[in-house]
Amino acid sequence: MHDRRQSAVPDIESLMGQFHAYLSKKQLKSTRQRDLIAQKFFAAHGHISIEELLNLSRAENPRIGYATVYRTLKLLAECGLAAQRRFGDGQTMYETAGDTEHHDHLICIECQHVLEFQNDDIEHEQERVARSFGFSLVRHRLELYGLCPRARGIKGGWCPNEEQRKLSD
Amino acid sequence: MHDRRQSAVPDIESLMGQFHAYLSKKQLKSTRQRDLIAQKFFAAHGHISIEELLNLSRAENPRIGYATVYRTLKLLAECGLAAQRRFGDGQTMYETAGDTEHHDHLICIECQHVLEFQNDDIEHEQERVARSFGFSLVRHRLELYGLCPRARGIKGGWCPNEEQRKLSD
DNA sequence: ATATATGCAAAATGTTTGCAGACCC
DNA sequence: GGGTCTGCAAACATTTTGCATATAT
Repeated sequence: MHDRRQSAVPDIESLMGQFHAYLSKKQLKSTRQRDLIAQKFFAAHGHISIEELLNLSRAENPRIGYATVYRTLKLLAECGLAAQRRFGDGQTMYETAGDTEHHDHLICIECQHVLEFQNDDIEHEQERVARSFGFSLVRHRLELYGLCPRARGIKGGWCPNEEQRKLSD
Repeated sequence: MHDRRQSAVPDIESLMGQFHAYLSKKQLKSTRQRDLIAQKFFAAHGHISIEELLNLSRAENPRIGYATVYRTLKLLAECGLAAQRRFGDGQTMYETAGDTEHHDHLICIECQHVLEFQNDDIEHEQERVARSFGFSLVRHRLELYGLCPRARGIKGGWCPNEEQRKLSD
């Protein structure tokens, strides 16, 4: 198994580059707003809701509107840099996608934070299941919900919530 | 691996019983509308959207309103007999839940239909992943998206869409 | 009898769209 | 300069709520 906790931090410059490449290929324009929103999105490591993204963006440019965030996120999704996700029952979330390898999610139902992991055994088994039904597998989604060490009451237990903040900021 | 295609058909009587038990425990009332909606929901084997459920119910009682369907489904969710799910980007779906064993989903991205399966290897591996992060696993969600044999262009290929109709009706 | 449920319509959410003016190439 | 973008507000879609009437216990 492969723990991606430490690796992450995908190169924002490179992601912005991909975004700009897509825009110019489609003869669309780079604007202050799009850049700002994309930056904030990538900097959030891609687990973010429209509203959070709007607020982060407005911190730097208060005149940003909802529509622009929606439209920019749609562009990011079109070029494979963002993917819409709907965890649990909450709001629609977006995450970075398409960059490198696939990952699944491990979510603490107490502190709400999301960890990524990758496990080849599971991936292989998924292939086998699909094949056994005659399907060809295109993509999948796996989310594990549970309690992190701290939430389980382990003294000094590690909590992804805090851990992620340390890594992100 | 365990193919649940044939098994399913959870006993509708028993599910209705559980529902009624919950209602009376909570001093809520059994009504024609609630019973009708619950019946239709259980009979659909629990993969259904609000709108479909409304239409099925209206076929028998045209005066059923949206609100009643929403409210009934909320009750069913409260007592663990229904669970809200949001596959892909489509509509919010509801499914039966809490009855017996857990299952995952295999979804054809062409014909849109949903197959259930259960695979112990994957379940065990999920446990291991969670434990390796210090988590205790509470629940999970696994969805495989792919192409069914027919969608893949295999002549005479089996299509879950048709298959499920055969089994359900 | 009375507390709860229904059905309607209005309200609240979340997301998309149309348009006049602003901006990028 | 001309086509694209933005921000606003209005339009939509979906889900929830308030209320007068109907119904179950």
